[in-house]
Amino acid sequence: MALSHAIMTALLEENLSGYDLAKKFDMSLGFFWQASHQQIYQELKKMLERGWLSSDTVEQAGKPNKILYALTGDGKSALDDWVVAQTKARSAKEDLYVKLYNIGHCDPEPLIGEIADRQLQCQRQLALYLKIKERHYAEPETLPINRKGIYLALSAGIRQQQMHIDWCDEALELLGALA
Amino acid sequence: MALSHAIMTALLEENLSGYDLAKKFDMSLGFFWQASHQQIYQELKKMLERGWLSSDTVEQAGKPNKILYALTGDGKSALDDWVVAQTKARSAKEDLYVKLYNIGHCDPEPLIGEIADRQLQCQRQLALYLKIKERHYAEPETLPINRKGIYLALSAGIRQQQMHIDWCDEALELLGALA
DNA sequence: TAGCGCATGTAACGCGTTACATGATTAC
DNA sequence: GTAATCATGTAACGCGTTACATGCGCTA
Repeated sequence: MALSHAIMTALLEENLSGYDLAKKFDMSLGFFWQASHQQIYQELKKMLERGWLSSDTVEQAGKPNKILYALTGDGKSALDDWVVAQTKARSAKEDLYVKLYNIGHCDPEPLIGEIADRQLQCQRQLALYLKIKERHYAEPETLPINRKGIYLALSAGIRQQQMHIDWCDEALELLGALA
Repeated sequence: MALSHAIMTALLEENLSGYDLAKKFDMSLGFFWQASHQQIYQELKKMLERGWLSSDTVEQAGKPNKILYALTGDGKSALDDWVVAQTKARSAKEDLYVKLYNIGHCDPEPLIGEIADRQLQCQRQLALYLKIKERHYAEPETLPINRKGIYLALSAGIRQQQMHIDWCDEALELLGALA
């Protein structure tokens, strides 16, 4: 598992509150790992108990107090251990592929519609990724090592979306949606 | 969720035991949806209670008895409803991408090794998929509709592996593993 | 005054993994 | 004898989602 590790990764560069983390998991990091605020708050509680994080309440004028979390030495070691350990890839669990096995046994139209929708979503996401790439990662070879890592995650996202868009084309054509 | 739906999909064509299902989830269907035998047995229990399946104990000579499960009318309706309903795509949750964000903060070598391993695994899986494609799905346009669906799932698998292999190439090159 | 952004949580439930558990037959 | 295959399960725990819950300040 890795939500705790994703949180620690986010805390490497700056201390953040649960709320900040939730926002971060809605973008950037969240492109590759989603988490709701509920899950984040619960995980933070556990991580405090384990001693991976320390917390510090900050009073704010005109806003609710916030609790800033920071990575401890124990947390950093746990994170390093995890990065270095091999983790096995888990299978995708894509509903859509299972649904395809059913296409001969029920009305194919809604499924075709779902594929078309997916393609649109992917195109939107791809456009976003490409914009980020252009602005911040135009020349990957010249980046420092840590930003190379982030670039590679982004590149994987781009390839993923691109691949899925192409597959949707093939599917829609084969299923006669373009006829 | 969809394990129950994946099970019903497998039962569309033939009645199977928990053991048979577990084997099926190790190949074909399992390329896109993995499940352990423990999970399958528990799910079967729930599905019987819900009335989506019926069961029938079969005595066998020289082997343990087996319990064959069959899809009921209620089960088929539930399956149809699910296929037709839009389900939202969930994000990938790939550890590797999160690890990449850490690459500037710890020893990159093990991570590079993991990427190389992943690439090998993908190549093996791709070879398997291509063999299946060649043998059973060489001419997708001529297939009946239900086999077109299965072909498309396979095609997605092929594209996925291919994409990941290409990405690993890029990653290994950028991280200087080929130098 | 209605809604959004900031900020934090609890509770219940279901999915998924790991470990534990049994017992017969067949092939080496 | 020892391992693999066939065949079925239980128990405990952890991850993830959904629903529920509160309360302040700012803006339209």
